Amino acid sequence: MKREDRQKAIMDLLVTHGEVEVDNLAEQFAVSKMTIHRDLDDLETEGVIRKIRGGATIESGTRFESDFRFRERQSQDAKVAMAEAALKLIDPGMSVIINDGSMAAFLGKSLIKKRPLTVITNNAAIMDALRNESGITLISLGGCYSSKFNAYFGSVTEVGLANLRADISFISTPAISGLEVFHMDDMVVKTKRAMMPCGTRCCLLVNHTRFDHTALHKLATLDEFDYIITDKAPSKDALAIIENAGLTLTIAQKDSEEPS
Amino acid sequence: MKREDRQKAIMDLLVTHGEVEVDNLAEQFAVSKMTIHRDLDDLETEGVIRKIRGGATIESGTRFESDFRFRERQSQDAKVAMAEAALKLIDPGMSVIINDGSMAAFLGKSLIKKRPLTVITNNAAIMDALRNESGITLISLGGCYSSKFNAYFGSVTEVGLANLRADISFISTPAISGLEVFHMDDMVVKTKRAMMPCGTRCCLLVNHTRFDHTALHKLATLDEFDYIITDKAPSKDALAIIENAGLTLTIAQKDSEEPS
DNA sequence: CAAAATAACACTTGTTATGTTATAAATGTT
DNA sequence: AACATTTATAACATAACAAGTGTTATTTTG
Repeated sequence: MKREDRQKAIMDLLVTHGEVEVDNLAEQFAVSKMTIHRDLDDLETEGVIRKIRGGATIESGTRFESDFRFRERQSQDAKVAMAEAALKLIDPGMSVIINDGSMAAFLGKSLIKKRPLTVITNNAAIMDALRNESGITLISLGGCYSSKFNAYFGSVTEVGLANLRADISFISTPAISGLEVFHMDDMVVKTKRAMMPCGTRCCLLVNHTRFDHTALHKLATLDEFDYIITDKAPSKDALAIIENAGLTLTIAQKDSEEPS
Repeated sequence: MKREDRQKAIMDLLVTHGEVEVDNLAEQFAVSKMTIHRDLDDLETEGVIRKIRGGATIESGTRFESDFRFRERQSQDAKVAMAEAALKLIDPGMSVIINDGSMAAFLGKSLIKKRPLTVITNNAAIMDALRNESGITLISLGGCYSSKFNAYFGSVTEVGLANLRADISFISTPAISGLEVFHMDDMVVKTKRAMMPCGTRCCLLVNHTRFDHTALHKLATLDEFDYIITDKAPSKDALAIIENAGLTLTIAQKDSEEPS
């Protein structure tokens, strides 16, 4: 087991247990305490944990949980599964709009499997990934760069969209409540809204943990989307509301779990 | 001498001589032929050279010369000097438009010296460099990515510019003849033209080797620019024409050569 | 056939990861 | 407060790994 794997495993333990002990970890991974200390130092420098005497904790409920570096480490599986499901909506030759966010970035990188494609995005991570891929026509939407979201927003982005049409738009969101979709940032909402009508079809991507949450700004209602992809079933209530409205939720399964 | 340095040196030789021999290089750098082969393989994979039996060439006159990766490696000194001169036109707090090209990219990276700034560009190298700089408001113009120019172009770029105004625009060019400025690509011309009126002032950047050349598309006439910066004096004829037209050419000197 | 290119292996070198020991800091106990 | 005990840090040494290079054998090219 390599360093990186071990640190990831430590994070998993922290996410589930909230706290770990140095001695414990050293024994469990069969390495010296010093090595564990160094691992914890690394993770602390990354800003995802906090060292305490004898071990480390995740500052649950506060800053860390909402930190993108924390979220980054979570739900890799979910992203794989959701990207898998999203790719089924795409055929070579199509044009695809993708918005900001780490889920969208992951999907963006997966798009090379379906080339040739035209990819329209304001997501800097996608631009970096696809810029030098042959068979991908990359159209950047431009705009004012936001390091918080690692994407471009604003009027430039919106007027750029005004004259573009694609076969499908992928929109991701951090909060769904009932039939409404939310986002904490108004600027981001505007861009996402502008993207929606530019796709002939429109697909929402949402992690199952984001159901039953709201945020400051309403982005859309679920019936505006042709597809809604998530990684696991949400709460019964949430599910019932969606089904009562006659909408279908696509629960993405990992390939291995999927019935052939 | 490390691998990277040696490869760079090989590129320098190629740029000046157009061709190199394996045996020759092996002797010159005191390494085995195999090592030279590996260096050439690397450079070929990068796409900047072409291996031929016994050595390698730069595909002069065709794709490679117009490839940004090739130009990248040329005339570092000239770029430093011209960027120096261009920076004198900029004060903190201003907004600056910069176009595509390796000269522009170099200037873009230098802009952090004048922060806070707003930087508007379609140049991917500048976006990469300034994205995570504090004190720089980065506005990407978006557009369709061109790997040849490592920048974004097209209608998205142009409509993005339509509503933007900046204190100064920097336009670079590969060809000047008489009082006319040229570029080989129509798409690029359109974007550069769109940028020019968006700056209250407009500055042309041109390497002295580019005088007395034309290209397929006319971009502008020199009197449309408020400043023209180059690195060395062009031919007498070229200089005379410019001075007769009442225009001033700024010859950028390296700091060390400059009178205090 | 001769020259050159490639592939496979071995050797060297440099980097990264880890463990050990020694020292310092923090905590707990009397 | 003084001491003992635990935990953390620092410094060095070693081990594991990766990168770079050279040698030789084999294949390809002219």
